[in-house]
Amino acid sequence: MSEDLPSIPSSSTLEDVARVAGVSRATVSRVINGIRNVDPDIQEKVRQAISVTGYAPNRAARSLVTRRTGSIALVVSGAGDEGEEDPFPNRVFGDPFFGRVASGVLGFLRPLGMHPVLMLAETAAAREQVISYLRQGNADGALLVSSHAADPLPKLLVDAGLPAVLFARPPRPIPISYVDVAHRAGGTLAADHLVARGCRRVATITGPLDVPASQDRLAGFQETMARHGHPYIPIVEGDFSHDSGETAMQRLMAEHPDVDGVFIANDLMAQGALLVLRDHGRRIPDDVAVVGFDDSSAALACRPQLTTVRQPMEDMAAEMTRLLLSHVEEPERRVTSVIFEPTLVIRQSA
Amino acid sequence: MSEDLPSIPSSSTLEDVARVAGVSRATVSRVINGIRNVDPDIQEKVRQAISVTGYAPNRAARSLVTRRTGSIALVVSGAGDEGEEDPFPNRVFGDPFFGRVASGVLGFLRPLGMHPVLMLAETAAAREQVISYLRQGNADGALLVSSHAADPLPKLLVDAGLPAVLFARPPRPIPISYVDVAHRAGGTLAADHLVARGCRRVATITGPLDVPASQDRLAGFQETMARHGHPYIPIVEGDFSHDSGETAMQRLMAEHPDVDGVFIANDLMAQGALLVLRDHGRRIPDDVAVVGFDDSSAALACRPQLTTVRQPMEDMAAEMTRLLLSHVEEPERRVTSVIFEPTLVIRQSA
DNA sequence: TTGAAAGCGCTAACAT
DNA sequence: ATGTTAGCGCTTTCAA
Repeated sequence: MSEDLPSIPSSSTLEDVARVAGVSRATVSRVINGIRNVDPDIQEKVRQAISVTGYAPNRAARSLVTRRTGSIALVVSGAGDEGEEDPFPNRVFGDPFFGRVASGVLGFLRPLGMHPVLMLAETAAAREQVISYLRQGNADGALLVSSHAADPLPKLLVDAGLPAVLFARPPRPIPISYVDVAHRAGGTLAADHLVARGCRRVATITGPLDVPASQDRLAGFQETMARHGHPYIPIVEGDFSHDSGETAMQRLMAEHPDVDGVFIANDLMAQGALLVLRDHGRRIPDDVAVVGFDDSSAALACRPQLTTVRQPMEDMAAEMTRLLLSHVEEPERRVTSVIFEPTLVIRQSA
Repeated sequence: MSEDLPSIPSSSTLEDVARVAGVSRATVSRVINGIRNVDPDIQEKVRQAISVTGYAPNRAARSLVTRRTGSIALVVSGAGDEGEEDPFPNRVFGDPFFGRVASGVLGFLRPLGMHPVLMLAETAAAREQVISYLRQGNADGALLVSSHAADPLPKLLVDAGLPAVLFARPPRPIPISYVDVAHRAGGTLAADHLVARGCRRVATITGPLDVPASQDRLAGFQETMARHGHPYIPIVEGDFSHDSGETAMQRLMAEHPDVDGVFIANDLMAQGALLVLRDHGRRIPDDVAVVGFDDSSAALACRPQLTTVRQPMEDMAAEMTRLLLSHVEEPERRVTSVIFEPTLVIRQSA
């Protein structure tokens, strides 16, 4: 066994393989890149030579001539101003949201032997870094997950002519591909469920209202409640954080102590809100029914477990990746958006 | 302004810059790489030429000759067998633990203009992919965060002669650098605090006992409790998950309903345990004091907020990165381990 | 201090 | 169907 192992790993080149197989470099290259028109016998000889030499293609050399890196960036971005440059931007990854997106991206890329480069772009300097990183050919394109509405990065990417796909619809239309979920339909799902449960005094805690997703979830919810005969419902705005869920629910309890159903625009806020409801002696779902949004890991960490509107984030992330690769492949391809349907996951909270 | 912008981005080469500056490629290269022995006037001329041409060095070309990629892999690894290859390994990132590590790595790398490639290695196939990815020169080395004790990847990396650094001490000694926290000292911190609070019937929920970290936290805790006159304390083993925290605490309540203090080996389990204590009508910290471990985001999501043993994970991750880069720089450098001291963060739960 | 020239390992015309 | 050849853009001796 051990005599096949080259003592210096990763040293052999196409040239070596060609010599061992008794063919030219071009032929070896053809075999490796799966180009037809190669005699099966020779193919076999080449394969053997490859395994004998322990050959592994050199990425830099290939990349230099193909002008492709075969890798993409996964950029987690915000709108942070010049201000304080937190060297440890903990929250981004702390958010259970990110986990499912990353999983979807990795799941799609893995069979292709690709892996994303992880970048953060919370400051203007970091955004510049992303652009120049791509321009230097470190990656062929970018997947962008923005946490804030006013993120300037999408436009920067478009202006630089770099392939990119967003995880959510940008607040103002720009010519860039994206995937998203039908937020409005999600709001409808929540409203229908609360009404069907018999809730009569329903309220909602929204996400930051400058984010399209928040607006749409709210619009779908309001619209549907109105259709069910509840044109006016209490609204408290949150910011998608656990804490803001607590604060918002606190306010709701103070102003509308008689609510019997709440739609909360994401699971993390719902988790916080649940704690407050419990402190106020409300039984869930009997006194107050709660519906969240996302179906992130937070939904399972809630007690009782959260009934929630599920975004198929892994599928969305996979599709986002597929879109990006097709843009890389075919730069003239026109901008596309793909919208996924949410579903209601019923657990104990409503 | 706009006339400086080249219409085709990323197109200019060293050659172009040299022509514009009226010098040779070699000189431009020297300026870019900060090599001295270049006439200041020429340096200035070159710099101007660079900005005029909008030049950005081509990574593949540089990498081909330097035999360095200037990037590293961040590998999240487990011990998963061939079995079910979960295409969406949600949990890994869901764990608030990962967030702080990633932040530390990114924080260290960013000033260097580097960004990690994110890889998952839960299956044998995926581990092979990691090895060949590195061997192909896609990255110069690997940072390894293992979730399971029996992870075979560290040894694979060592055997392949690839630079790597682990986030935690491997269960069996292998010649590889790592960073870790003094788990034992952490257990001591927790014990001292519970005793100082006046707890007299103390128990602990441990992590999986095949993991060195779990063993050490327990050992430090037991040892210190013994020193305080409590040689025997109830022990329940968990697996670091939220759910297992609930289950373990449920069992503790059944078998030792009179406990007044619990040390729980990570925050996620503590979060679950807190819910159970609440269900059993225990007031925290008056009836039962709870100390967690990690100081992850879960500690802040607890109600009451968790008193916990803090690992300086960002610092550890930064150091891990620094170690890896020094191994890449100097392959003969000898294996090193760096151990960090934990601290007690006192909040409301104890 | 600067320039000329030789590759790094690979792919892709082009020729055979 | 296979081989020959010309670079891709950069760094790095070696000369001058």
